[in-house]
Amino acid sequence: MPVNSFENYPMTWKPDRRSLTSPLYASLASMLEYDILNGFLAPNTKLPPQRELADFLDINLSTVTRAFKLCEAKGLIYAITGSGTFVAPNAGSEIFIADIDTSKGCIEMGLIKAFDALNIHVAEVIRDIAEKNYLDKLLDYGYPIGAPYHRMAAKQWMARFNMETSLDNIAITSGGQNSFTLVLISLFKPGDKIAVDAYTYPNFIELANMLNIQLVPVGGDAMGMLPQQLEAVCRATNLKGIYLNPSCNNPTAVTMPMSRREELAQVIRDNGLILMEDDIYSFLCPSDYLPISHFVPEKFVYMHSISKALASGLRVAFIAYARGFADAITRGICNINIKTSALNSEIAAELINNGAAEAIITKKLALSRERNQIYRQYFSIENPLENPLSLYRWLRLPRRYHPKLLEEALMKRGLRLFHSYRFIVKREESTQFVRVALSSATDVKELERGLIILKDFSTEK
Amino acid sequence: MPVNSFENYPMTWKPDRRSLTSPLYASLASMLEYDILNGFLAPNTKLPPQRELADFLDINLSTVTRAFKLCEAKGLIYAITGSGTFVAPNAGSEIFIADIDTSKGCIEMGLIKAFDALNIHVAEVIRDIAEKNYLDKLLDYGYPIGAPYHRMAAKQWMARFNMETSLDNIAITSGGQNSFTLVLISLFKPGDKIAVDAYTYPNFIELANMLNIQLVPVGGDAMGMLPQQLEAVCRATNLKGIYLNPSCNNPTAVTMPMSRREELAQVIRDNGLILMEDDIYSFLCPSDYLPISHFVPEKFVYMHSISKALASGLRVAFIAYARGFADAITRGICNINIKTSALNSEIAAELINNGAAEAIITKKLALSRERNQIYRQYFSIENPLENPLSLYRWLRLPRRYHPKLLEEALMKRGLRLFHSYRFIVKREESTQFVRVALSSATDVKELERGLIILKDFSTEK
DNA sequence: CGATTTGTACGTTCACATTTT
DNA sequence: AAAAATGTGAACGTACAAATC
Repeated sequence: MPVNSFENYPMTWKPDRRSLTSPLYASLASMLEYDILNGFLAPNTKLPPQRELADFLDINLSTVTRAFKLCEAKGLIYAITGSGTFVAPNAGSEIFIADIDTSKGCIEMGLIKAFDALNIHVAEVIRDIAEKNYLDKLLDYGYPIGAPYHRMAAKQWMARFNMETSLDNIAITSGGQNSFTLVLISLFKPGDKIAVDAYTYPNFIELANMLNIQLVPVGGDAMGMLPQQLEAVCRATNLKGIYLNPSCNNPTAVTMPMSRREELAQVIRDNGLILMEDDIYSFLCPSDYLPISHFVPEKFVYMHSISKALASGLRVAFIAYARGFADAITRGICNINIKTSALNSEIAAELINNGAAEAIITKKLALSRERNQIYRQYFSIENPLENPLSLYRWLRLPRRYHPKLLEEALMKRGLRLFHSYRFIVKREESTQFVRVALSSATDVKELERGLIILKDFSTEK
Repeated sequence: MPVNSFENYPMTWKPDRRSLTSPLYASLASMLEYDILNGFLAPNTKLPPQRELADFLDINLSTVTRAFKLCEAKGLIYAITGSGTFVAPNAGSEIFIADIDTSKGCIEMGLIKAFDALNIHVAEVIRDIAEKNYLDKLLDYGYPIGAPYHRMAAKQWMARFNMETSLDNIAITSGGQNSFTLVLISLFKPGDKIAVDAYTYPNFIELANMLNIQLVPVGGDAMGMLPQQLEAVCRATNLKGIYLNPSCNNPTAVTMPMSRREELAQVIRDNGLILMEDDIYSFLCPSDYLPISHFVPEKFVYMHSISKALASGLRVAFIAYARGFADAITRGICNINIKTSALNSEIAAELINNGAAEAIITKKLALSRERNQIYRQYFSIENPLENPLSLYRWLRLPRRYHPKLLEEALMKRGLRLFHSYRFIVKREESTQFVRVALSSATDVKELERGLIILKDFSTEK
């Protein structure tokens, strides 16, 4: 029997003790899940302390802990020792970003389309390849990690962005997201913890959730993640890896300076973390910057998607990795995908080899420069370390909104944008932002129309 | 202190109690892992009962259980209540099947290549498509689950194999293995249990292992999996799903008759299992057979790869699924892959629409018939329910061999073949087999040379 | 068929680390 | 700086269920 009666206590969650069935922990977890998913417990609500709940329900503390762990694994809640347990900021809402046709007739400033008009150059290369007499040879099961010739092109392309590795430590994957899946499945297991920026790419967050891999947010400053904070998190929890996106952080658009890269690398090495470096925006980075992987030669995976730089629809990415990961990654590729289509790899290789790739990124940089100039006519960029050529901007909102209602309100005005709640890893946010894609609007006029709508919206009231 | 001294007991595994460090369960698990991976504990060895070990080490029973669970999750051991705990038959060996270049100069009868010479027809279609003026439109982020036009072709193609669904419940994936990954991640979570045939496709076994999804083998007879045994397993353990491969089981080559399909479907429905039906070999099946999914309309995922029927290197598969799974699968596609390249989908759709697909499978059936005739000149097919057009045969070995040494011995004679140990899900095998791929040899002569080597090998001594 | 062996699942206890006050 | 609040993780004890004899 409980020692006290709690009927008058102000508990934020009072599960009905009579609906508890055996097993207790599972039934408690599903009650909590139900109440979160049905809105009885709002995001960021602080739940009663585990001991209090245990006492209230007249069950053991560990049983509550166990129930909470179940919900935490699903991303519904998060707990901080000493502070308490909270409902996750985006509990129950799908935060992933994809081109599902909800944006019909809208100006697209949510999803980042990297100047799709330039796909005509890729189409030309496809036509060239279609004429080759070895075409049918591209259609078999050979070379799971990619044909040597294709990996050679990958090597050359990554070297252009200062990532140098041997051919044996390079593989071709089916796009950036597929690289994440591959690495998370091959090098991590359910329950492992990975450090990430407090704001992180939503599809990475959701993927980790699906795989029961725990993300631990680490705070940052104008230069990106803070090494001291990473160090502190390492001491506190048993981290296995870290995910970083230094060339042009998604969503904050920060380009991490070299000094910060080296400091972080030091912490990563000291703590034996596996570095997952996402360098999809390397083409926006100054040409003398070195990837962080360069400083973590024993335990890095460098993921270089060509979706933004060259062509999204090809679904091809390159990865380079430390020697010690080669077997695990090869095995992962075979078990997840068997392989990436050699036809697509061939197109990517040809783009690189015949110079079209270089021409495409030159054009993209010019287009992005132009669109950023337009953006600055309406909004200012506060942090000088933000990438001036970024395909999107991270705009601080002047006041607080209900995240989903904000997105809906903008959609009603013909604009698709994503609110910062989608990018949050656990924790409550103090300031709110929207990510403003500049490269998705079909032309400059449309971009400008979108920016005007956004400006009007954010200044009114 | 332990009650007795165990120094003279005949225990198959006597871990050094002094090397136990805290946490006990983790240190015990890693000792066990070490001893298995380094060969001190041979496959199929029966480990001491958990209680005995606990007593011997003077620790709690549950601590041993926990250590064992860790190793079981890695696929190193398996436990049967009442019988004991055993080292897994393929503990520590990679069993996956992929075209890694170990087979140089060998006759390929291991990997199943489905008559790659016919890829010339696919190459033709690629040339046609390269001429289309909408080519660049195939290269963007749109339609994560596949463009309606491509899904329409998928629908039509699956309907040809008696799988009828609405367009909303069809998606395009990046090949058969990718479909497995997608479904396992989207509809299952680590720790879930899935029933499979006692012999199952190794890449499915390894993928499940990587995702910490537990496979539970179910026995069968000449017709395939036995409904009574499935029923028994359902009563014993809390199954979430079942994986079946009924058109031409890999590796047993059995085509499951309609009666058995309906009986199994009944058990699947009664127990609320999610059915994963792998119909990659539908083109080898009599045209009036219905997929099992037909009888499990509420909880099926029907996975139809075109790698074997049409072209392996395209990396395209279709999946059809129950209405209730649509959201989870869409979300999974976005988080695992973003999408499958529309270029590849377009090629697949065009193959189907212009009749080339039909022509290709007609040719493949003729080729397979011819090669099966040759096979029967050397070996007999014991079970009349084995598919007469199968691309591979399941050949019982006259005596027992060391599995890996057998594969090596055959390789030395210029033949790559896979021994049945790769296909075993837990449990020890009584009889041994090899899977003999008929469709991979470059021509009939080569096939015949391979069969002669195999015949000589299996009759000698 | 009943007793024994063996693995499984759940809830409990307790020492500890971090955060907050 | 000490005390209190709060979550974490390991190990334990017990009831139970399946397989074997």
